[in-house]
Amino acid sequence: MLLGDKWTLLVVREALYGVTRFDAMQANLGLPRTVLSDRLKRLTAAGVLKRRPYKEPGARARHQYVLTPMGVDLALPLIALMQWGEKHLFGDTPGAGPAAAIVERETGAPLRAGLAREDGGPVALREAQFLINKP
Amino acid sequence: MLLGDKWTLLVVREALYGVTRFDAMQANLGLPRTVLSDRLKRLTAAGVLKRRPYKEPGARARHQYVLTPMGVDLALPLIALMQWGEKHLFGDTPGAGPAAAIVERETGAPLRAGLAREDGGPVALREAQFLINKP
DNA sequence: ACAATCAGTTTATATTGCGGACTCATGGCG
DNA sequence: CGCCATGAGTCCGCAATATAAACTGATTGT
Repeated sequence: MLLGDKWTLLVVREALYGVTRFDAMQANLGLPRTVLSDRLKRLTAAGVLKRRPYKEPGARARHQYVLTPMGVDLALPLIALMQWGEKHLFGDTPGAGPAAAIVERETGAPLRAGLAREDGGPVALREAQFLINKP
Repeated sequence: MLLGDKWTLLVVREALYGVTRFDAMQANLGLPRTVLSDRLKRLTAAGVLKRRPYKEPGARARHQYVLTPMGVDLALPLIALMQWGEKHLFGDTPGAGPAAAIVERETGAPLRAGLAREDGGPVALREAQFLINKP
């Protein structure tokens, strides 16, 4: 169960925000270092993150965790979850408005997660239906 | 942290599939009854589920757990997650194809989660950007 | 040479998850 | 009427995870 715990998705979110270093993630999320270490290992093993050494000039060699294409694709579920929380919880941590807005890069237009047909036509959630496969 | 554990989202998924009774959920998910009991309590307290008595004719009174509008809105993040898993994991539990397809109710056309501008125009994930609010 | 920074690991304790047995009310059946 | 089955939980003891805090170890600017 890859994503089934408190921290894993938050770690991915940090990576999406552009945070790539161990200590920065630990400081932002406030999670135990043991747990962060473990989650990064799992995510790397699963192919969501890639561990890369890099060296800024005039600093010692580090390594950073960057999202693979698979990891980048997690942005969509995450955005959907964040927008759900924005709409419905908004009392989660008091004083906190939305943590981040999603916009189109070129135009700055706000974006929302939703359903669409394959031709791109938008479809409301009420029009959708699950077809369950029972083997 | 409402959704941060292994089972909560799966319970919501069961509810979306139309499973509303305690024992059915327990049988489908195979989770300990203590944990299911706890998760249902939390979800009910949070307003995602509503606990309702009902009586089928010729059976004794039961109660069922039905999604509130807030809970129904969780379908979107869930669909996004399921489609992510379909695309990228597909070796999770071997022998298991996609658990469910999402289709438009009227036409049966397959649907996908994605991003859209407010006018409904679809936008690729690559064109999206986070705007982070730092207070 | 020294203190600082980063990226972890170690250790000890607290919390949570787990499977299995138990309870308790209700309804069907002989 | 007495008895078994079912649904919906609760109780219990053990195993697995999470947590906080301290420790290691490499590197590096001063």
